[in-house]
Amino acid sequence: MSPARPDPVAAPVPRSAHATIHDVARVAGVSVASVSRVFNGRDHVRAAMRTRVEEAAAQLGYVPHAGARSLSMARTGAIGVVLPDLHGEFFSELLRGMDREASTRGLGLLLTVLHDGRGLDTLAALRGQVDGLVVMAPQLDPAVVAQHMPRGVATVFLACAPQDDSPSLRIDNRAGAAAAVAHLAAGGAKRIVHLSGPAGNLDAQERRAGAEEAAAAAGVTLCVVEGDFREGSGAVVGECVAAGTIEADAIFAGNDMMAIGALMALKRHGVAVPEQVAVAGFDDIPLARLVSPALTSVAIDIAAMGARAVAQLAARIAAARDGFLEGATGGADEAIVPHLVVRETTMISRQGTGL
Amino acid sequence: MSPARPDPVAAPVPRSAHATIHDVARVAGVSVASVSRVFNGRDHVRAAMRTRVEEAAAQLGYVPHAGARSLSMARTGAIGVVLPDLHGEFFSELLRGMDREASTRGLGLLLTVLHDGRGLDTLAALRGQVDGLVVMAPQLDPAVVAQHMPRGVATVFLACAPQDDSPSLRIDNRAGAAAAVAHLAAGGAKRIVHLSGPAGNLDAQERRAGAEEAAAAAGVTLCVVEGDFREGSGAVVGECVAAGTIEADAIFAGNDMMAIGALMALKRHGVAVPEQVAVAGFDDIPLARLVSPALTSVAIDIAAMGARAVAQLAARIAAARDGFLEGATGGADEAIVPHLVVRETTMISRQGTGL
DNA sequence: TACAGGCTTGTAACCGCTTACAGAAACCGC
DNA sequence: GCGGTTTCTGTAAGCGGTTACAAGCCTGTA
Repeated sequence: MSPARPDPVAAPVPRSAHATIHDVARVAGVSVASVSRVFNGRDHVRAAMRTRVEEAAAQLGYVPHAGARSLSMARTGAIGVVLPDLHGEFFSELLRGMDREASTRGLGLLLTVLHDGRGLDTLAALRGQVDGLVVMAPQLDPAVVAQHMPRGVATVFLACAPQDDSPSLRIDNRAGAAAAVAHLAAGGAKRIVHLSGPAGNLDAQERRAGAEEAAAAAGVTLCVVEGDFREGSGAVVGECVAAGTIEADAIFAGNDMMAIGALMALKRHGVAVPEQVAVAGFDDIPLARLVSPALTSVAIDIAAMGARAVAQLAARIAAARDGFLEGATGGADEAIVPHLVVRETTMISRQGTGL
Repeated sequence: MSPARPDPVAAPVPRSAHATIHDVARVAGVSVASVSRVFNGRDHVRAAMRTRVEEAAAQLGYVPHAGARSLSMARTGAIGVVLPDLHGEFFSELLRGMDREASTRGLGLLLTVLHDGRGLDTLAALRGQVDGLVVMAPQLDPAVVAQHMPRGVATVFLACAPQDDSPSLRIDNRAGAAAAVAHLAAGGAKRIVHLSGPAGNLDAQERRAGAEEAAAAAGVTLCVVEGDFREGSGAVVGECVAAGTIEADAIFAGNDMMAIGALMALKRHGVAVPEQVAVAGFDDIPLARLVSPALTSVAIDIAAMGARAVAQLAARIAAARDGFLEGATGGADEAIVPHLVVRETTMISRQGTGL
């Protein structure tokens, strides 16, 4: 024998980068197929081999390469989340909910933000990088969005106009608005002014319709003023009500910022809330409970909505994988039903007036 | 000639799934290499071929497969963002900033949330799915984190204890807290209570240290109470101060949510802010200027911090690609210096008492 | 007309992993 | 000791791209 025996398997200097499955196979003295089997469980592998491979892998610090794996398995383990340029808590709550659901399924979230429609062209490039897509693009024309979508990638739409071949998840704005108006009416309001959002906005339209239905059902007067979802337009209506230009004993605003604008204006003019005029909003933003008097609002469980979207997408991905794909498994649209959170601005003590 | 000429290239029913580069090559009657060249620009390609390929691609609705591409190019175009289970605006602002920077560089953000340390093991699995990592894990032991990191993946740490071989980006909590306490003292406060974050949290520790230094320097009393960074613990301290259990003329909270909790409790009990008790927070969340009285706070440009982290990571990735890798290009640590935003909760009119 | 040399284009070898298939080994009862 | 199973294990062909290399096509010039 030669004095200095060279290792049969020449010490395979693990490149400072990363060991591959071949390195592990070589060190363990087995084939790559076996290494793969050990790492993926499932198949029949003898215990001796398993430990050999595991030791080699540990020694080399081997971690499978996710990209390569996803290429051969046609599964990435990630879902794309496409959102408008959102600020604040809505955004974080939505992502929190999505993550909650995704992480239990071992999925990652790949974020794509649409800045004013730019970024749409990056959508198609997501093919091969995600298993599916949750798309929220309320401000965009659904047709345009659909056109930019990579085909054959499962998709769920969030708070968008209904799509043809993909399920969508909506907020039941109608029910929420109806609940708010019914509550105001039950508290004794007779003349409600509804400060709506911009006419072109889908949410605004639905909230208005819900308010009108509930008002009719309760037999109270509802007058609609169009606002812009911002504090300023609430202030204007608040001024009018305070001045008597608009005669009303309750204001239902299409969102909380407008409600707060109105509330502040009423306070400035010495109008008692809720005794003289009750106020309610929509969204239940965190600020709603911090203003004083605290604002009654229609709350949406945003995190739950995000979670639901991911769950639905996961189901769709699974279905596609099992061959139920090609066409209309589609229409399983769902609506999230919001609930009313009653606070000081509608806690009326003038009993006996209402129902 | 035969009456019904069969297309030389038999109509290649494009599988409803997705066309590959081979399909395009076949339809265009060229090789895959040429298709690849057309799609990646760069190389010399004759105009005629370019249009042929482009037409075929359009006809088939071909989009390159990101996974396959990243495998052969060793570049994924995504960076992993590892964050603790965050709530609220901090989270969304941070992501907004990261996205701003990432999208200009054509990078995607792959989100991974660490729920109490679970999820750490998924980190290594990110190899091959991302080009680099931004890690924020202030509540975790740096050594443990390092152990779970995939080797050879560029990393930047955010608001963590300094790491050996990766640059980190910190908030200068000490300076920020010191500024707040100095301001309170200058306004006449003599007995300040500092409501700190959880003891295990690095940010909380540093803020506390800064507060103590400044208090000592200004010669005022500082009493520390441990909170949990949430509104509730602020409320508790607010109650105590209102009840006189804790004697104090100023509260400096380790973050804004606790400060707001305290503020609301004080208001409920009729304690005048800032006349009787001044209040200051940390973070300057958007809510801070909307509560009344508006909250004085230490502001961090969170979005900028996120953007900076991504920029730094991008630089590191580029360096690694160019071969400057292997070891200590590391230590380029940076600290973000926050600034004090003075609002109503510390605008004290009892002149003459203080400095 | 022949030939050097620059553009284009095609062939085929990867990137790192999974997996169908077939061959080897181990086990069984006779 | 032997054929028939059953249980491992290895070989090699993809997954869908990129790209080094070589071959083919032009062109201009001698």
